[in-house]
Amino acid sequence: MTDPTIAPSPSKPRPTKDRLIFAAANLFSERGYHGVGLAEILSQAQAPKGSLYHHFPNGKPDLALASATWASDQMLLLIAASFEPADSFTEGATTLCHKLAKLFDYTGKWSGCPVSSTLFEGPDNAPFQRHAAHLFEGWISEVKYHGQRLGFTEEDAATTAQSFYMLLQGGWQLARVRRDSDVIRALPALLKLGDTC
Amino acid sequence: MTDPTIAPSPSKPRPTKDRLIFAAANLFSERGYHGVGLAEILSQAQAPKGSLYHHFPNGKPDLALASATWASDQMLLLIAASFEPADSFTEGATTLCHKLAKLFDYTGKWSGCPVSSTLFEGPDNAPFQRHAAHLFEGWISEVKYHGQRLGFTEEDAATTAQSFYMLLQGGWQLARVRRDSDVIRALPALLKLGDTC
Amino acid sequence: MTDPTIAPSPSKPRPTKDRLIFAAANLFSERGYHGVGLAEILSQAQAPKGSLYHHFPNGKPDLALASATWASDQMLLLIAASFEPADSFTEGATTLCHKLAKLFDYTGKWSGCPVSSTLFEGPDNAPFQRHAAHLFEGWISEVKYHGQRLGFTEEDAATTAQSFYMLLQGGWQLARVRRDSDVIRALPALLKLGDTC
Amino acid sequence: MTDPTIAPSPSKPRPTKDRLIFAAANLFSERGYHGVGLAEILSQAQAPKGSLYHHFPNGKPDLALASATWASDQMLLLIAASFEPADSFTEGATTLCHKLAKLFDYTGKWSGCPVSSTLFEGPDNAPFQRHAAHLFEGWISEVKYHGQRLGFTEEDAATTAQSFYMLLQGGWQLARVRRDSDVIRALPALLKLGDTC
DNA sequence: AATGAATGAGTCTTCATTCAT
DNA sequence: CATGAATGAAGACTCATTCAT
Repeated sequence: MTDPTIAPSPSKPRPTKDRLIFAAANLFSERGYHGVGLAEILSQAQAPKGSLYHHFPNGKPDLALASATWASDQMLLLIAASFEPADSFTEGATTLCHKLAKLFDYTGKWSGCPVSSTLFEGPDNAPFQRHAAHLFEGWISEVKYHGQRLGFTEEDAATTAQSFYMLLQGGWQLARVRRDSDVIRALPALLKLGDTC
Repeated sequence: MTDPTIAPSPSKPRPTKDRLIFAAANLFSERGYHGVGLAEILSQAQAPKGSLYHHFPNGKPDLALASATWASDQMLLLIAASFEPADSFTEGATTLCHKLAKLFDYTGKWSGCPVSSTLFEGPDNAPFQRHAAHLFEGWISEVKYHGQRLGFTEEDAATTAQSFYMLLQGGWQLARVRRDSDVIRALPALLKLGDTC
Repeated sequence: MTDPTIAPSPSKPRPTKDRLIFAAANLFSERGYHGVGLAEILSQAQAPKGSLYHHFPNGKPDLALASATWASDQMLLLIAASFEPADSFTEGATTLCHKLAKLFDYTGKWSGCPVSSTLFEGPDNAPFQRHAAHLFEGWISEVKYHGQRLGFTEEDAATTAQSFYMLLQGGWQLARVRRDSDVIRALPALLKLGDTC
Repeated sequence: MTDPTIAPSPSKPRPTKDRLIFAAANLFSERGYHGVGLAEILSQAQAPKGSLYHHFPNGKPDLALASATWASDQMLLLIAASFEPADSFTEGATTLCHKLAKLFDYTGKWSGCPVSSTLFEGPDNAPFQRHAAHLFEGWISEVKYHGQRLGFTEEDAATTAQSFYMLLQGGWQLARVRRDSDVIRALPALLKLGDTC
């Protein structure tokens, strides 16, 4: 999951803070909050040892929150990019799933959902769990917004968005465990949609 | 998730190995493989430090594998107990979801899926991922078996079982993040079932 | 350094105690007293875990003393076998060095002197050091005995035996570090011998 | 074996790294690589636990390599200090042996050769053995250099240096086991020297 | 005479963090 | 703003030994 929003340019290399967030997001997705040490993040980000506490005064938890937020924003962009050009909810969902599946195939990494990998097992449970909830509700309401835009009633849109979210999370996990991206491509067919969309 | 298969009796207390597995399964479910230290498992199991390597020569990974297997078996029992007395797939699924939801309400713990929490972020990736795949396929095929028994064709049973599995995993995660067991109770209604069941 | 004194026969396999001594002597020679764990000795000797304290009630130190003694006896046999058929001290010394060098070439193991490897770094210094002294004096006096038998005065024999012993130990160590058995073969030429022998 | 090269001054105390090397060299010499725990080294060096891996990222093996190198350098200084003012090889060798013998008498410690004690039984055999070989060849060539300077042909110098080295190692070991420094003082008389030196 | 389960002190190492510069 | 040396608590794991059988 590269970052299209921050364009690296020869004259102005991506700043240290962004490199830290990017490295942390990738590593936490693969092995979870406690599975990755700061040393590894620092080395992958090519950041000097002491610089972490400059950008993230509270240390690892701060970095985890920031990297989960960044990864969540990437997902929101992906959702928007998939549903905006679509003429029906099914089409949007299908595009999203195919993009996601391709990501697995290209990177070959089979990382987990960056938000849950990062925040579900953090040390200070309450703030992490609240932040994860906030981010996930953002995903669901983004999907719901497109559902309404594409003709669902608010209630149908809410139900469908949440249902799609759960299938996506469960499917992501099953794809990961099977190393098979087709699981994700098959998700839209499982949605129980009304006749209109 | 208590253990109905091993009945503690005054004359024969639960042996050390079982106490280790039980404690590990609970702690890993809550905070993940890397989030729990052996010291905590040992103290919760009231087991002496050195005894772990007697029962699990390969240490923490061995214990994680055993505890995930045990927790998976508990889930298989729960699936069987829910579907066996049922007259339709929907009824079985509903019972299962209600039992699961009650578990969250009673324990108040909001643990994650014991298998994914334990095995997804383990150190030795390949064996852990393979074992998780094996256990999850067991869940799916158990549900599929009941689907066929209750009238589905094999193909429909397979699709429905996998779909139900994904909704369950995604729903479990959403319930956890929202601290709301109703998310799970609402799952059966989201299944796209044929008319016959 | 196999054991010619204990002939293994199909009907009567080498007893556990001997297997333990043999395995310990080999392993201690290679990596020293503290460098080898009982688990490895037990497994190499194919001896059950608890049997060690039957044969060696004081545990590892007992086993170390026994294995050093056994290895020292092997060396005494080698000295005798080399000097007894010899017509001069030089001839005996040359035979001994060649046999020793061949041992390195055949086994390919480059172990250290079994006595010093085992006893110099033991835990309870005094008894270990005294035992090592006792064993080494045995080597020296065996060589001295053959020196006198082959024509040296007692004084010359004593000096030559001790000198040969030191060259042997120093040469063994240099051969080990260079992985070159010729160092040992060259030792006899370095002895400062009187004209008569 | 104190360190004459690093003069402790009130304004600038010997840095942590040097204290670690010094403590490790002493302890390894006495009880071997595996016979000394890091805890003891740390406490003797008055260094905090975590600082070891700051100075020696590879931990105990790194420290062992560094301490053996330092101890070897001390020996090279001792060789130079003994042979440089000498008018003959015998005189240099005698001075060296007497200095060494005094060291045993003064310290009362009967340590082993710091290089072989430290490196012969290390865990990662190959690098340790290669480093020991490198250090020992340094000793031998230093002696050989003085041999040539004092009139030996290159060949005689090489033979004598190696012979002296082996007597020194063997004598060191015998002195240690007998607790008798006179063994070392007697070494020069055992050298088989040509008439010229 | 022989065994293997059980033990807790000890091993080396990595951790996230703080500090002086 | 930025750095890398320094820290001690905690990490997983191995050790030689004891004990009941």
